Amino acid sequence: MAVQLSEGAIEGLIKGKEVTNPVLQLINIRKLDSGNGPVRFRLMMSDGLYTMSSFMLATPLNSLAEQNLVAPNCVCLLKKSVTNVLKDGRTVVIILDLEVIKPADQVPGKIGDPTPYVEGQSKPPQSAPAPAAPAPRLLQPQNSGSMNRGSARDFGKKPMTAPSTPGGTSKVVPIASLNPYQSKWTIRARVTNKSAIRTWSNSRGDGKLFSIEIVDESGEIRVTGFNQEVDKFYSLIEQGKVYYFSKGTLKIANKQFSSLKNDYEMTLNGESTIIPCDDNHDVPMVQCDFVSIADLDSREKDAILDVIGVCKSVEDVTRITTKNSREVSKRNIQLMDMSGKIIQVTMWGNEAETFDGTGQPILAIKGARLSDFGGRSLSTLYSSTLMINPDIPEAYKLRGWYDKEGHALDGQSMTEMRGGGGGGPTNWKTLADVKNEHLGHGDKADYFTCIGTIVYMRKENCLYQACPSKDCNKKVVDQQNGMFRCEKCDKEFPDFKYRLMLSANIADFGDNQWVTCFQDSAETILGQKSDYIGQLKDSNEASFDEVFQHANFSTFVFRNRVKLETYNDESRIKVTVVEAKPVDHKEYCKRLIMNIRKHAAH
DNA sequence: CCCCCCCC
Repeated sequence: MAVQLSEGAIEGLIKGKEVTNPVLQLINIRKLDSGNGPVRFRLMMSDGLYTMSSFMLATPLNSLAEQNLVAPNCVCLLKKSVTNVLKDGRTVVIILDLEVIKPADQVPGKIGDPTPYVEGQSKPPQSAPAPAAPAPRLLQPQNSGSMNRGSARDFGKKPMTAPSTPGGTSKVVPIASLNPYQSKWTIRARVTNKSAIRTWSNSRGDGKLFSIEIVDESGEIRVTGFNQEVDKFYSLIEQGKVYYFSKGTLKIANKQFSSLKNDYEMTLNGESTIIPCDDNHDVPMVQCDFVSIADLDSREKDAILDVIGVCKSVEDVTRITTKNSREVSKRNIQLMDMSGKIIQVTMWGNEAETFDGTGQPILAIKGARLSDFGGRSLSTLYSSTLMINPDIPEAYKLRGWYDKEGHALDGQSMTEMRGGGGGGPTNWKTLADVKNEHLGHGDKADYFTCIGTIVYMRKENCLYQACPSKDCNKKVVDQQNGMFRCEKCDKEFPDFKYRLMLSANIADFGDNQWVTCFQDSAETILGQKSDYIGQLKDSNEASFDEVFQHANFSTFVFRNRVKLETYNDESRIKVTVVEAKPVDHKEYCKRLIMNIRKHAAH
């Protein structure tokens, strides 16, 4: 089946013309370096006439690229994009929604015969010089983008109307369409949470700030105001009310501190305006993405998430003294939901003191922090929103269930109040999980444990000559005179010790991964000591090979460290084995059975 | 530009 590319579409996009649903072929895709935030991709696309490499895949579509759904050769329908001319004159097209209409594996070869289009030019080669086109405004929001894999956006099925705004400068756009590459916009949103004013003082300076969370039918975003903006806006903003927000600085959100479903957050700046909006009945109140209490044991520790449950029991308020010798009130409650599971929730300060659990109310919490205390427990944060008997369908459903049958259940607590056991739980992952969950992409390394089978080992360079002195494993330099020099010890030795640094490919049922094994784990895998392996290498190559043949296809439990490493613009995941140990089959089977039960329960 | 969020 032939697919027709939209010839001339790229020229149109560059000139800022409105191009209706162009069909383009992906030529290549490159991952851009990222900090904490979502990974961005730069795409080279072809319309059959030109190729242009300044296409950026914006979040949340980047997850599709991570899953290789957007792969070289595939043909895409560009459903929503924004063209921007950067300060340096380059044109960037930000892709906000696309659909793969022909997967890469169904495309026999190149469809078009594209002429290279040089990045950095803001116009096609043939056209006469013209001033850089202004970026077009966003088109109408698409609430039903087929590739939007973000959380369900159930609020408001109808497209948002675009009334003229108080300032009259720009169209009202949905929160979900905000991005750092567009500066002229207005959103209409309800304030669902408003913080107190906080001050800070550190090496970089001091100041004050506040933050709010705002929501519209397309999504939500956190907004922070500093210093002058605190004076300008803080008293104006009331929790629960709707405002027009115009202009602000968008930056990548640090997910560590927020449960909001937006990859960006906003900082108010000198250009920002916030104007009350009275006609606000169609703007949703809050947006929650409730996690079933039973599922909390499969979530990462420290995750910030939303829960809803019946307040089954309430403990008394206590006063505790923190490590910094501050005194604070604390109250534990037990929440149960329709999974029949119970979790302990700790609330603090004023919330703890004023909480009234009589009548076993429904409590919804947006943005609670998951702790591993007692297995699993929750704690509220300053930024958490607590809602008692909220006017939402989930609450009515829970109320009905609890009054009818739930009240008779004892329930099963996720929070074990005895002992605990140190060391923390093992972070079991499949190799596919490691990739899909972007382990190692954060600031610090991630650790995970997996079952893996050695499928390949690089014999070459698996041994190195190391300094013979105790605790110094530095590589020595062969002086070619029978002596070996260690730079670290600044000494020459008549001998060296062999140490292992083994590069191996391990596989589980779903994926494989290159890993690096140092001395101890490599010895475990090879089943021999490094000095013996070194001896074989020097004297008996057949036996040396045999060690590897024997070790190949053996299976171990690997504890690993994973971190994204960047070498000149090229980022890749590096996995280092911290420990390799034999499989405890009894324990392994127990865990498999547990997993089967967990999945069967859904 | 903050990012503190407590205790067992």
